[in-house]
Amino acid sequence: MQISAKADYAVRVMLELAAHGPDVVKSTILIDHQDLPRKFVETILVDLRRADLVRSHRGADGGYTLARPASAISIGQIVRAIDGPLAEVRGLRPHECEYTNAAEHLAEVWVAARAALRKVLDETSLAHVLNGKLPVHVRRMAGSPEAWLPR
Amino acid sequence: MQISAKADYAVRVMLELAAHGPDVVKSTILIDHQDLPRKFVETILVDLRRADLVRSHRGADGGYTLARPASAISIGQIVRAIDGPLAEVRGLRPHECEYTNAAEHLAEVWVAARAALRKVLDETSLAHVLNGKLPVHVRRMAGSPEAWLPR
DNA sequence: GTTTTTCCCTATCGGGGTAATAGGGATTGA
DNA sequence: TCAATCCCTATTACCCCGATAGGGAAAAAC
Repeated sequence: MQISAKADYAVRVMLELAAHGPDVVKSTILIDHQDLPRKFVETILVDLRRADLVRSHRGADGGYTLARPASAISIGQIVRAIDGPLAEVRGLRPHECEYTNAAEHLAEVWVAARAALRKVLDETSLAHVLNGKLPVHVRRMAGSPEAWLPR
Repeated sequence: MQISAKADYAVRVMLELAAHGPDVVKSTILIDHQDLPRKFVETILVDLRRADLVRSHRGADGGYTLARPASAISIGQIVRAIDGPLAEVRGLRPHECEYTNAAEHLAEVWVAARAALRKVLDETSLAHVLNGKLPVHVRRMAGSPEAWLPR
């Protein structure tokens, strides 16, 4: 799972948007609050608008709002909008992989890995992250001390 | 999760090795059985040896064997040896990410995602895949029909 | 209706990784 | 000594990533 800088920034910008409730927030505020590279994030915001995750408002007193309530936008949706599919194997979707001989059952492993990822990223919303109350099964995953150790 | 061609090939080559039991198998056999690009895979085999996942035997009648029993080598180990860490966020390990303000709890999500991945890839061995008997929790993940649908 | 603010578009940049091949050198068993 | 096999170093083409520059377009305020 390689979360690009772009996707990481996108999630953070949207969390900041969510924190400002229903208000229209200008990009400068979002960028400063999260300390991100201005010009780069500007292009990300355009991508997020094209993916219908945020709405833009031009002119003086313009800015951005979430396209839907924070509880209806998952982290997975944002990552997918920016980075593409959550899981790929040599450029293919896990379910498209075809294997023979000794590798016959390999696709099942990739599909299981993707399903495990989805269970975390698609079931965690901006609202969950914002107020720190993650879904129980996600909390349990991150709660184990060994989950924080490198391998 | 981006599994590179290199890592995919590596797993397949090692599955093929596992299928030949304790015998020394020459690269040609592995490559032909899985229909892979010869020269490319030759470099992968060197990487696998350096990672101490296979042992090489030179000279006529040379070839490769697994460095350990197939039940003691996980898919996760192979992927890590070739592609590096299972999960990274803008080049950092999930547990190294630091966030402020609205994003304070974001690291927990990334860590949970990594833990979910580990639970599949580190607990599935070459032997599991070879004989098609995946661990129960992995089987349950891949068993759900929706796990095979794109999103 | 002009001005100001803000979003928005296109182009560009260097660096680094990915997939793959070429060509031959080193090693070992027979 | 011979032949098979592994092993090493380069090199290729290509694309993506992170980031910046510079200005154009829209809309609200006055």
